[in-house]
Formats: sequence, C-alpha cells, structure tokens
Amino acid sequence: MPELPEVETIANNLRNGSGDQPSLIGCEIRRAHLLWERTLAEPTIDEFTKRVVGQVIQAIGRRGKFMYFNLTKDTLLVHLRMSGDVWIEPIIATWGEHYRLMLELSEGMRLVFSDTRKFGRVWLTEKPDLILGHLGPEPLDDAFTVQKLFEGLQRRHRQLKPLLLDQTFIAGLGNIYTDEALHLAGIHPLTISETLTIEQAERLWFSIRNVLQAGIQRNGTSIDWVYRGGDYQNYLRVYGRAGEPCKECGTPIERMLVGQRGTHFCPQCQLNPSYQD
DNA sequence: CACGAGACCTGTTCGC
DNA sequence: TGCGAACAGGTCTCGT
Repeated sequence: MPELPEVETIANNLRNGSGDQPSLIGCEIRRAHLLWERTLAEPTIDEFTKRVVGQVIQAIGRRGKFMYFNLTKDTLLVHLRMSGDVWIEPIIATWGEHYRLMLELSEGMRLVFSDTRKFGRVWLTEKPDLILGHLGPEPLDDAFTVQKLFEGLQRRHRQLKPLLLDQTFIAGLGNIYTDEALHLAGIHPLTISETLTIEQAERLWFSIRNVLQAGIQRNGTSIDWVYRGGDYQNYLRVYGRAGEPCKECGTPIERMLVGQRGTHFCPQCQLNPSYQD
C-alpha cells in the first residue's frame, strides 16, 4: 500500500490517536512477539526482545516511506513495503494470519505489524541515520525547492519515472503518486531528466507536492484489500485508469511498462519530447 | 552511471 | 468451471 501519504496517515493516527484509539505516546513496551523472522531486519530476535522491552514510545513520525518510533533509548523503524500495515488493538489471545510482529504495551493494547506479502521490515537501532541517511529530500519540506529539484534533474540522465521512484532522489514517491504527479505536470514518464526546462521542473515540483498533499488530505489511497481508510482512489487522474478517458482531454489513458512498473499516462496531455511516437 | 531482470512473498483478477 | 498467467502502493542485488 504505502507511499508517503499512507505512511503519514498511519503515523499521525498512532501519534494523535483516532476515533476510539488512544495515542501511543507514553506507552511502555512490555513484550515482543515476532511471528515471521525475516520481518526483523536488525538486530537478532534475542537482542531485539531484550532491548525493546521496557522502552517508552516518546515520538512517532515519518521519513520518506519509513515510520519511526523514538523510544527511550533506541529508534524503531518500520517499512511497510508492498502490503504492510500497522495499528493498535486490545491484547487478546489470538492473532490474524498475516501478523508478523506484535508489541504488547501498557494500557492493555498491542501494536500490530501485519504484512501479507512479508516484504516489510522492522529495525531497532541506536543510529537510525545509518538507514535513513541515504534518503533524498522530503518533498513537502520547505528545503525542497524548485531550484533543488531542477539541479537534481540536471545532474542525472535518467527517465523521469524511475528517477522519481528512486528514494535517494526524492523520498516518499511510489508508483501511484509518481504517475499522478507526471500527469498533473503534463510531462511524459520517459522524458529524460536533464532535458526538462526550468518551467517544466517548476510544474513537476508543484505537481509532486500537490498530489502528495491531496493524498494526505484524503487519508491516502485505498485499493484492493491492502490499505483502508483513505479515499484518494476516487480522485486519481491516471493510475489504474487504462482505457478510461483522460479527465483533461478525453483521450484514453494508456498503460506501459517502465522499469517493470505499470505506468499510466495520457498520450495527449503528456507528449514525449525525447521521442516521436 | 543507467538499465533490465530476477528475488523476495501471497493473494486476486484476467484470459482462454 | 478450471487453471495458469499476469499483476499488485517496494526495494535489493547482480549482470551488462
């Protein structure tokens, strides 16, 4: 499920509480229950259990597509990859078939990491920067300017679609929001980065921030069984709409493979200046 | 450096 | 209806 807006939504709900769910801030971790070993990237399960128990959750946030929990001593990092989800619920004797990690908390609640496809990972570390340090800029930060984006585009010679998915270039974009941003900007996914004009870079900058902010405002995108609660899927311009008319010009949306990812675009609104076809 | 293919996994949908 | 192929919000690693 998880791109920046979905991770942001989950992290916000855990931090602030939502509906009947309390905030996790101030909760102490009492027990750890790992149900799929490979979910834990580091440290070993023995050391994880020994270290995590007794620590208190002091802050919760997001960096790129990572969720972080600042504990008394360590940082707990969670990456949901394709099918992960995190929530809290009362402690009961049973658990769901896709649960991979449960952390029992004070107040009779447990923090659940559920992940059908088992791609998700959890780290417990004193030095989160070793894992987060390679990430590119946060697209919604003030520090992420048109000029920064333009310089980055100039420095590389890459197709835009895979470049925008590259987390060292910008942190947080995934397949959905990349396609959405490129369509909003009116730029073809195969355009070579260094050929963008400053005007195009500005439109791309605006579009990236616009679709991410809209996604957050709508609590993320809910497709299939994976992530629920958001409704940005009702506002998608191109993703998952192959064959349907472009909302700008009526031309059927096309789908192609770019770097093995389904890529959706309007052949009319997103002309490719690098090729003629 | 840039790119494609294959791995890692399970579940749903599509096409014949 | 049934069965295999294609596909899915991600990223890593290897070969060219």
